[in-house]
Amino acid sequence: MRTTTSQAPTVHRSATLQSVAEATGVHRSTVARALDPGQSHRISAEVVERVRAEAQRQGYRRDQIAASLRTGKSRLIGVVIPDLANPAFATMLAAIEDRLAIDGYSMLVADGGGSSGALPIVEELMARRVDGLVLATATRDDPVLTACISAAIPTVLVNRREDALRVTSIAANDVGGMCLAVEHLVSLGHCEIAHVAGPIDMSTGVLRRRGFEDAMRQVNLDPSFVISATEYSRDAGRIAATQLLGRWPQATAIVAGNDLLALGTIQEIKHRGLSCPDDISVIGHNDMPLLDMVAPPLTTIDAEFARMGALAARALVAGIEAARTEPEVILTTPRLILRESTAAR
Amino acid sequence: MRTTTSQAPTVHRSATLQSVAEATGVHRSTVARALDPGQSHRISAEVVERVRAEAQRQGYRRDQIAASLRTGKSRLIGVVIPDLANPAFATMLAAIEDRLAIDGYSMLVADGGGSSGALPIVEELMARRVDGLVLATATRDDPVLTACISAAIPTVLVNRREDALRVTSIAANDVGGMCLAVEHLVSLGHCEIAHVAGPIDMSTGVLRRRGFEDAMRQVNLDPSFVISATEYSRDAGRIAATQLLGRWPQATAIVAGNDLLALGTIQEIKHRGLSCPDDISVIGHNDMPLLDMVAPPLTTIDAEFARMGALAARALVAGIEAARTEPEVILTTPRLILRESTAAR
DNA sequence: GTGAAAGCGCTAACAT
DNA sequence: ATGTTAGCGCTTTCAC
Repeated sequence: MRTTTSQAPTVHRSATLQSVAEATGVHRSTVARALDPGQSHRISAEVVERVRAEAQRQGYRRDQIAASLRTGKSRLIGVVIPDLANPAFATMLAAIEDRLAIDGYSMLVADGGGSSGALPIVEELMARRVDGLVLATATRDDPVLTACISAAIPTVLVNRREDALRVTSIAANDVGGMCLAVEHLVSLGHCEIAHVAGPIDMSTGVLRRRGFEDAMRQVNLDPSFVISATEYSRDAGRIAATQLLGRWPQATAIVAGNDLLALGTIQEIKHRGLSCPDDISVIGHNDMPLLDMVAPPLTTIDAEFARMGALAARALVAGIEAARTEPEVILTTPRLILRESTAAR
Repeated sequence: MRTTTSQAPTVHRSATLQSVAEATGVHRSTVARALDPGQSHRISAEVVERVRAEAQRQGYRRDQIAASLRTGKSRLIGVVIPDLANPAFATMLAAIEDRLAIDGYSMLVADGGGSSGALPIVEELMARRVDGLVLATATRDDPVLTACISAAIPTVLVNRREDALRVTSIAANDVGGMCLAVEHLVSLGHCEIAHVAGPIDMSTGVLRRRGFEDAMRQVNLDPSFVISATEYSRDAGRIAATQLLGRWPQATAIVAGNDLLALGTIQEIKHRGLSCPDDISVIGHNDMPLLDMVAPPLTTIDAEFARMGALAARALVAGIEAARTEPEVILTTPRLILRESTAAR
């Protein structure tokens, strides 16, 4: 507490344009103009100065809610993530936030992984009049996307493709990534290569599976050793690996639909008294944090989640601020991250 | 514009109370009441039904921005996280979101780790008229907290204590956690125990350091083998460990200020051709995801980030909705998670 | 260069 | 049981 005569901002019942105007002896709209960098040049320097001083003294901050109501722009972006607790998405979220902040947007974050689906969540975001939406929920439930489109709200998809091209989507080149994985294993001498795929109701799950099958055919290998996990998690990976190893004990290499599935697969391999990579090579997808320190350090495909997040934010803001933008599919180029979970046959 | 009689929602220029009222032939306020479950009983069932049908037909959704302006409540909570990309905070964020959603609040997420400090971020959140603030930024920069208090906005601190008790804070019992760590190492026969502490400008950094020193004194061991890292990261952990091992090569055990520091420490140990835990035991703090699969699986103190997040959200909402709540310090009870990075001397 | 006035869509106190 | 009215704090068009 200061007892001096100073000008500590008085923030009691918050300051408004009106309160600043009264204290300065000018009209509210004059205050608004004086405080707006884009308009203050139309106001006499002397008034601008007095207004600024008084605004500062009162601790005035423009009420974004009132401004939004008036202008119809909230400068708010809704971001729906399939699993907030997943470190890979944390990376993406950080990148989205970073980029949005640069453009002066704030981020309303919701977890779309709940039981009731993403639709109620998106509706809540719409009620809040978000200017745009980033959907990273990979489940291919079109009602959500349809709702966004019919409400005419700018939307981009991340980590998921929308080939109908109704909205722009940012994703890793899943097919290319699986090629990389298969080629790597083939170069190591593997022939019996299996796939623990992601859930079939997710865009990434089916795309990577297809990529795996294509890549296998291209090198004249049998692409049919595939089990789909029920969700992207270590447990689901372990369960899928159990089935897979039961059915095809001859497999010498497994490419997993994502890193968590790969980790679960490795657990199951160890559990059977086998070794990764000595008995079975495993390769993941996404390059989530900490993979370089797990045992064995996981060879994986870098899906560039951070970059995807930044690209998504950029594309979305562009779509909001431009009158019209054509939807497009932006694919990031996956890279093989070579670590120690894969070995020569 | 539709000329047919059908009822596909027309979401052209979005529906308002007014538009529904006109189509129904009643007054806006009647529509408002009919649509509010808490008031619809005051309206004749017949009107309620007609209004509901028309609202549905138009795809009406209450404009939360307009409602906020009118009521002064935004049902928005600002959440400031020190490092969004950190998996431990992802866990916490998920828990906060989960709890807030139950109470009907949405979450505005910002990363407070930027160079300019958290103050501008919090000011932006205030301009958006958030109903409350969760601050997980552990840096002890009081200007932020002072701003929150003088703006009279309900605030809770997570993973950080505020002993002045101006606001409620939720944190792990850092001192207790360090006791657990030290006791565990002592029971394993270690005497030369060192500490890679967190940054000195963070509440957790100094608290855990103090906890370490207290615990060491309690068992009559020398508490002075301490190096503070410059930030919570693997790199900083590795650098601190380098110094520490240079100065006190006799150390047989290291307790780290958090898991990332522990991981960095282990890297440095390996780099020197030593083994963890055979030569040096290491223990972390927080129990972030994936620690059970790193090499060696990291023994750590579970700080219950998810629980802290849920508690914080609950306390905040209580503070918003109750007329008055006394600030308190809620401490979670840390547990030792025994894995394989610690071994008998 | 500044003022006046009209809302944005909603809620709530006050009628009837 | 329903209608009227008065704003919330801001932006913006139109005057002077």
